[in-house]
Amino acid sequence: MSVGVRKQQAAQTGAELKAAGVRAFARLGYLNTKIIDITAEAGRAAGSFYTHYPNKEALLEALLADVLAEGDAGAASAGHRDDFRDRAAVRWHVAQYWDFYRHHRVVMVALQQAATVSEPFAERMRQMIEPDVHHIAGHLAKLDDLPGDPVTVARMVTTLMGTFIAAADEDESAIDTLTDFIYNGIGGRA
Amino acid sequence: MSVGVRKQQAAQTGAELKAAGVRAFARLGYLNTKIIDITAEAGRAAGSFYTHYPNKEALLEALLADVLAEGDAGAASAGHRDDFRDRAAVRWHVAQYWDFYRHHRVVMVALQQAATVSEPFAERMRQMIEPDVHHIAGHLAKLDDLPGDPVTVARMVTTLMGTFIAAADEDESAIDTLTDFIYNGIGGRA
DNA sequence: TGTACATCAGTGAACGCGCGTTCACTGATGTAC
DNA sequence: TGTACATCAGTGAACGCGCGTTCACTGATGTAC
Repeated sequence: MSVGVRKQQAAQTGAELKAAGVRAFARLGYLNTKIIDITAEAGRAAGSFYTHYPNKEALLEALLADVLAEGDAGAASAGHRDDFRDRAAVRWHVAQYWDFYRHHRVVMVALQQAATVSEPFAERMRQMIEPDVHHIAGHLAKLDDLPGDPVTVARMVTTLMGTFIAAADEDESAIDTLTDFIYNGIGGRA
Repeated sequence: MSVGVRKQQAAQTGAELKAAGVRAFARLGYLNTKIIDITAEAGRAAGSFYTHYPNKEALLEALLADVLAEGDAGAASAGHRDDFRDRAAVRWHVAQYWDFYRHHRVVMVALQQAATVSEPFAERMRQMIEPDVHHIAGHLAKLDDLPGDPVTVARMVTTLMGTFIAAADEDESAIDTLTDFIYNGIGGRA
């Protein structure tokens, strides 16, 4: 076994297909992307795809696994304040979301598209968002002047962050606008 | 010409196909709905569809036209207050949105799905939302303590209303939670 | 009011395109001795 | 170190399914005289 050149190259092709998938999704949208779009983008033959993934959904799953793995790595990052009466604590959470969505934008949008068409992916998406909702709800529960039930408000906050960030362009000043809006919205400025 | 029974029946079948389309979209989602799903729902043969619409997109356009026609009818409805320092004015706008989305939920969601896959529909959707954004921005511009540029904040408000209402269930108490969140968010509680 | 012909909504089987997926083949890597 | 055989990633043409769309046909409505 001479270092396993074969396995190595196969793994690399698999990774190249993932990268090509991301580029194709970015260009055409997940739902409009055909298998040949991905293989062409990777400079490979159509049939090659199936050596690595049984179908397009599996490629998206693989990309999602990468995203989550990376997310876990940075999860315990410093700076986490949990008193939402402190604007800085709110801003920190908004910025986290912002960075995550910016970084994984294409895969997140692809997941959203897959979810509109496939119940399993819709379920997958809910499972990804739910922990965040409850994390935020936990912080909110400590506030006095909340406009409603903590979980409902948390859902509003994550919804707002998710869709607004997806639609916004690179302009980072939106982080502060979002922060202020949310900070006021949850009654921080009492 | 004996009252034009033929034209009348044709028009009715066209309308029945629209209604069947809405039911099919609600059940399967717009993107997953096939032409036969619609004709079967209407109790008609597959080929019949093409007597009335050239394709599924045209049916959605027709449904959209109905929605907009109805919307224009109720547009000048009473109760419109435009001073957003007044919570009631904000609540009125939220309730308007709520009613509109509730009433046309299926078509709105279908449009959203169509937009993820087709640039023309994406453009159509932007055109539908843009007047609302500027309407809201106009009200916001009169406030002092806005968290950012009026149009940006207006976009946040409409985004939040649109996606949150689409996801929420029938529970109307969400109107007040949304209202409070937005009212605080835009700095109303100064 | 009646007859003969024209038009048209609706039918459902058939057609054909697009694309996902398979498969026989190739050439390179791995293994056995 | 060399030879013979096995395995496997990758190729690209071919296959076949699903579904949108067409079309010859039917029966009912409309028109002309």
